[in-house]
Amino acid sequence: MSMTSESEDRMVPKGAIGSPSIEETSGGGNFGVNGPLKKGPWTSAEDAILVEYVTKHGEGNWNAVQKHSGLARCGKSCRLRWANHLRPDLKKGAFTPEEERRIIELHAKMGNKWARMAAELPGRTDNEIKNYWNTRIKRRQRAGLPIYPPDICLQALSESKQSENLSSFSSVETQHPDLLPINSFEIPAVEFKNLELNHQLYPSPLLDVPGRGLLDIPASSLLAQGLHSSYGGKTLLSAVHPTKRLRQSESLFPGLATSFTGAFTNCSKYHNDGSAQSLQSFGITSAYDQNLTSDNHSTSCVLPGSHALLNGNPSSSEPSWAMKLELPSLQTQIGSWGSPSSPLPSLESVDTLIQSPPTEHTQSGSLSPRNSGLLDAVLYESQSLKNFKSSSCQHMSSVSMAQGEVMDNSLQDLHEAEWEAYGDPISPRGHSAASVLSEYTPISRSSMDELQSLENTPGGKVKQEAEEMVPTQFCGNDDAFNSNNMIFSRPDFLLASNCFGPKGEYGKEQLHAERCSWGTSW
DNA sequence: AAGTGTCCCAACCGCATCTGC
DNA sequence: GGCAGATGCGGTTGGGACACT
Repeated sequence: MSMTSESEDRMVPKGAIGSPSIEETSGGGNFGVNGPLKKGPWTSAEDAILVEYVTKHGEGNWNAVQKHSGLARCGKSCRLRWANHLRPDLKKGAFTPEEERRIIELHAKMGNKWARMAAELPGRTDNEIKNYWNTRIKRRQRAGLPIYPPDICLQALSESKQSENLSSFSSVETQHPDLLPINSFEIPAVEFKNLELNHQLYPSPLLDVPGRGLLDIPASSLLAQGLHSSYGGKTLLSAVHPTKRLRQSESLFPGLATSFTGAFTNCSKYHNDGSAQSLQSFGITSAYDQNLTSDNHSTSCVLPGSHALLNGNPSSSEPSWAMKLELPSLQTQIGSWGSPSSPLPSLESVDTLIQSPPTEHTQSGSLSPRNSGLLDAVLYESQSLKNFKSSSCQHMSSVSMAQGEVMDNSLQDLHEAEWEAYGDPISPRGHSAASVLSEYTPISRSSMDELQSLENTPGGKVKQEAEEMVPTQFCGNDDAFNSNNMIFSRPDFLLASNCFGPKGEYGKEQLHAERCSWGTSW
């Protein structure tokens, strides 16, 4: 039947489709008027029945399909089949580069709102987009590549700023479904009291904020939060608030979790109000607090928004700590934390860092320039550009300054602090536990191996992807390579990109390939 | 050629929301 | 307002296809 999708043609010979065994065994206790409801792949005959029914009666009332057409499928299944495969306006085939870019843009704005994204992409279904995103993310995660290209970061930032201008803080929640009223839900204190980061690099209770994965948070809302300095720790909790679904929380990334931990700590200090206490009452004890200076922690409220977007760590359903556990201990190889040649600390080091009271650097390090995702990338880059123009650096200390001020100064401090931390060749404490953990997030051993093996695996998919996406703006010449786009000189970029091998021998080619991963196809 | 791992995608599941009574 | 059914949404899973060893 012409309406049948390509996949349907494939599906039919998969065997067992429509076979008695399926009919008999997959009813699962669901019975329709015509007997047990069937599950599993659809047959062409079933499609034909469904198409005929919808043509005659229109969409909707899906349960009636089963009743009136004799189709042994539940209404839900019929709706899904129609929506995803039989609708005449569906676009078949691979996503075009334009569509891919649009998806990335939309995801940066919306997070995992597949249906909304699908609405913006005519002919595409939410399932399609979701599948595409998940596979793409997995791939990039493995490759240790960031997910969002710089221009989209900037775009998201500008849009966020626009929305900031348009709305007061009090109205944000009404503008974005992901921003919900403060205190609209309570996080059980017991969950936070159970937080033991020093023993678990696993999904912390903090991450297990009921209702939402952090990674589901649209970048725009997070950016907004970051820009709205008035968002305190409490509000941040609200930001990950559960509009729905307790079940989503498992997809969180520990790296982000720890970033959040630091963020909460910092933000609570930042506001110097009840937030800190409330956080501590959750069991998030902040050793950092003791050593914090206002000029440092002021930066950190920017971080919490770092979304999901932890570069390379989107809202994938794939837990990343599994990969983290495979990480090699590079500390001994490198002997320095901040140097580009020492991208990753050992897990033991992480523990130590978590347990140890941080130095001043620690605080700043809590906003690691690395792996913190879209927001960080945007903020960092903008700050880098800013600082690039101005050689003067000023420490600002203002807890109660206006939002705009907070933003700028925070960035300033952030930038300084980051480079201090990274520039410190000796002290592992240049990184807070939060940053250390967050820095772990995108790079797994496998991803490192993968990257290192890029040169050796000509047919590798990762390499293929990198090659496919050669950015014209970055790959043209060495001058551009050397001088432009500071993002590529960011420590986080270099580290995340595994630009330097254990011996620091990372070749220009490889770095180039990394840069090229921000391809034109975005 | 066989075994293994990964990719990809259709479909399912559970929950949230909407709608009508 | 409460309830039940319908619908929508997002996460997850199962399995074939494909690539690699």
